Amino acid sequence: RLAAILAAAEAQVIDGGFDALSIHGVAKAVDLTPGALYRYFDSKAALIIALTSRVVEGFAHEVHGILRGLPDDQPLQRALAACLAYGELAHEAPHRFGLLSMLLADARVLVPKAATAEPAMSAAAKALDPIVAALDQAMAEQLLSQGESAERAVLILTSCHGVLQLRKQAQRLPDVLNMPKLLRAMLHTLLVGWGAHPERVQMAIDALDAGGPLLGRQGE
Amino acid sequence: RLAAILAAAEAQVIDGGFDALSIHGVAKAVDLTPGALYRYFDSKAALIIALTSRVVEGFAHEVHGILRGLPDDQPLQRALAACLAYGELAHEAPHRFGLLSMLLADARVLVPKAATAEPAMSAAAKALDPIVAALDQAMAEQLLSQGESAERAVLILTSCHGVLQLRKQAQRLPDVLNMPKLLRAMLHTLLVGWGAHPERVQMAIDALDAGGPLLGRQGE
Amino acid sequence: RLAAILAAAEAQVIDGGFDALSIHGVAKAVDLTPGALYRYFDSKAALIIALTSRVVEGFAHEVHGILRGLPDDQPLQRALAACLAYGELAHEAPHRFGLLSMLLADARVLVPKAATAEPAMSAAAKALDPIVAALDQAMAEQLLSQGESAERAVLILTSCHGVLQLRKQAQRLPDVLNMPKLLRAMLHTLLVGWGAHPERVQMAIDALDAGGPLLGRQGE
Amino acid sequence: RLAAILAAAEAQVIDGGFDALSIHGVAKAVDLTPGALYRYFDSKAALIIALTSRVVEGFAHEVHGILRGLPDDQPLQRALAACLAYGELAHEAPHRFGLLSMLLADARVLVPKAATAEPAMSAAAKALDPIVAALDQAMAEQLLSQGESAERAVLILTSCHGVLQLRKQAQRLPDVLNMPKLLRAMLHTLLVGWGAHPERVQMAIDALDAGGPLLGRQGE
DNA sequence: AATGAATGAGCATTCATTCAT
DNA sequence: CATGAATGAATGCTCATTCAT
Repeated sequence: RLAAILAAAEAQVIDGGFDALSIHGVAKAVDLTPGALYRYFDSKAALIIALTSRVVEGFAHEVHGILRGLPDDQPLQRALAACLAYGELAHEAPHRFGLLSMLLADARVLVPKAATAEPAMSAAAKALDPIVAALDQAMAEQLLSQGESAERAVLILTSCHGVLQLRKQAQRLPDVLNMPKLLRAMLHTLLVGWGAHPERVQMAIDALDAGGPLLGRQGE
Repeated sequence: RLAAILAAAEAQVIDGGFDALSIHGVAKAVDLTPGALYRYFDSKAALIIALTSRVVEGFAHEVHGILRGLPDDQPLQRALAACLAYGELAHEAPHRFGLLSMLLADARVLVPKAATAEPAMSAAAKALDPIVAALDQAMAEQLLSQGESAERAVLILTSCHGVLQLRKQAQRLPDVLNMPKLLRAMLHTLLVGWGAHPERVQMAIDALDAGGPLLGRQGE
Repeated sequence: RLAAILAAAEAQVIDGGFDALSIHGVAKAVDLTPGALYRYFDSKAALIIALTSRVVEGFAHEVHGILRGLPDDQPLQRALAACLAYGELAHEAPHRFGLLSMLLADARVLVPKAATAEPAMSAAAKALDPIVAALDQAMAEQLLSQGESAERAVLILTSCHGVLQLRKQAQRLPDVLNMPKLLRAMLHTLLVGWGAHPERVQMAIDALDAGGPLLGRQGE
Repeated sequence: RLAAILAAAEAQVIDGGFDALSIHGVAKAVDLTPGALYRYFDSKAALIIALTSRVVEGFAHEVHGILRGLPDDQPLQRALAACLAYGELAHEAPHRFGLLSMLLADARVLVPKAATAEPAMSAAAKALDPIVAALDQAMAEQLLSQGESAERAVLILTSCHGVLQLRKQAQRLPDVLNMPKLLRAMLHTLLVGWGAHPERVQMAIDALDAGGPLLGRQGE
């Protein structure tokens, strides 16, 4: 039931944006009265935190599943896969991507008390781990120049994030803004900027693209 | 009078966040009644669009001012300057940055009817121009490898944007997320990824940093 | 319109007690929407303050009217008249009496910020004035022993108040608690306790009772 | 367990005022669920009645204890002691006093069905007994003029009540409203009004005041 | 060109109460 | 004897918008 509420809340955010997330709306969606929701969440803020954590963890889990399906000896490919998965998330589940967006970068104050947002933050930190690991391994194999993998992981994800946020404008200007191409160009540039061999990067990207959609592959 | 309204609206957003932007509030600030605002703007959405355009144009103007103060024969420096200016905007006027953010990538539905947002979009496109020009020049001078400057401009700005959105989390984790350092690392990586000479890039960055704050320099 | 709102609010308190005073209820009573009330009162507290002031002033005005109809040379009668008027208010307009009650003695916090309650308080102080004046005159004419008239005025009114609050129980035990008799006994005892001649007090009371209802007499 | 509930309810009222008394709150305080309370009380009103009875009985018990510690041959002192005890209750345990207040004279409808309030009422009647007895004895000893002691007991308590309700305003105007002085002046006036010798009354009051706080003396 | 008044829908939150288990 | 889940109605309050004047 608690899961149903979160699902409904997520759906609420999906179509209508964040401002459309209201206790009343969620309650109606799960066929409850507004008051009943307060048995599950002390406040709207609590609900938002739970919602965000859920999405972050879900994403981390998906990335993990994807990487499990990839060979251990291709660190570049692994790092790219995580980022491209992020891109596909943005494409296939724009609302979930939006939630992630807001967790990381939000102009408005979703949750007043900063401390309470921590669970979501730590979940987000964990989502970075596989990327850091892949970059470290790539560095160890001399595929990348020396550098701080943690910083690079942050950069690669945030830049993907920045690109992906164009999604909405891309709908209006589809020829100017080819999202998959832009994302791949971004990743290519970054890895080359960190010393990777351009052709090798391209090959890794192509290999991944040849494998079909990344998300939903966990079962393989 | 129209300008006064927009100014008041901007102020409203600046101190109080986006949700603090209400017709009533703006009306009171300019000594009008809420109804009167509807002579100037058909709806709140219209006001937001106008407001965003204003901010975008303001930013473009500032970038233009900065670039006028830089030597013509340093294209890398010019491209970097525009991006760093963006970074400083995020730092010094977080709410104006937030407005820009929302224009490009808004998770929420600020403006329902897409078409009406166009003026702001075209203003944004214009803001890209100086960067495109700088990248083109750099390419012509063989400082960068061959590529599409327009795409590169989009990438460099959106990646900066993505990094800068970490600002909020950076307040919580100041040692992990050193914003100026992250931003510079991002720019450095991109330009190197596009074939620039690492040392030259670093020199350009250092030169700019030595010059003091970029914003507010237009008068020079 | 503002007066209509206050009247409706007063009525709301009349039948249903203080907890029955809700913005929604008042709004419905005056055929407005809840939001519309906020044009007239910034908050519920503001409404309550205005309401209380109105009642206090109304009572002071009535007392003034009654005393104008009484001879100047009968100070005991004048003091008694003011108190009996209070008694009649309690009887004839129990809700208004209840409001007065709450102003003076309230277990709950009607209005959080003490300062804002001041207008009502100063109005209440003014209502005491005619009683103080009557007691002073009675003292000057040696009808009462020496003493502080201000204190005596407070005592006489608060004791009346205390007695009158039995009203509700009196409905249940009408033979034990004969309200008019109790009130007169109280006043009689107090004045005698302050040195008045018992028969003179009784005569003054009888004279007032012979004159018919006190409230509503202003016109005479 | 039932006592624990009432104790929790009383505590709830004591810190937080009357509006803070909620079934949920009490339930949580005694580690029960809201529904479980309905095994013990049919409704919130029933709880309030029981609570009030408890407080009334507690007060009667305290008065009884005080009077046991006073000499039998000083009826004026005994009557005064009971009233001053009431005054001290108001001062030391304002919320218990508030409960008593509401029982006797509540502007709000605490308990809709009048009949159900009876237990509390009869308890209140019993609290009057010692005062009636003391006044009767004083009359027998010719310390007071002839009169109805029951009525006088009602008057003396209600007038005290009226005075004590100024407590709240007294906090705001401490120099104008000296509560202990006002209360003593009230009692003095009443007894003198009933034929007591002024000096004797004063002596009785002074003797009581010399004895230290009245409440808590039961053990003597 | 602007006001003043109002609407109507919505908001988060609280609470007494019920009832199957 | 108690829980856990839920109801339903209410609460104070906000806001974009409309429109006669």
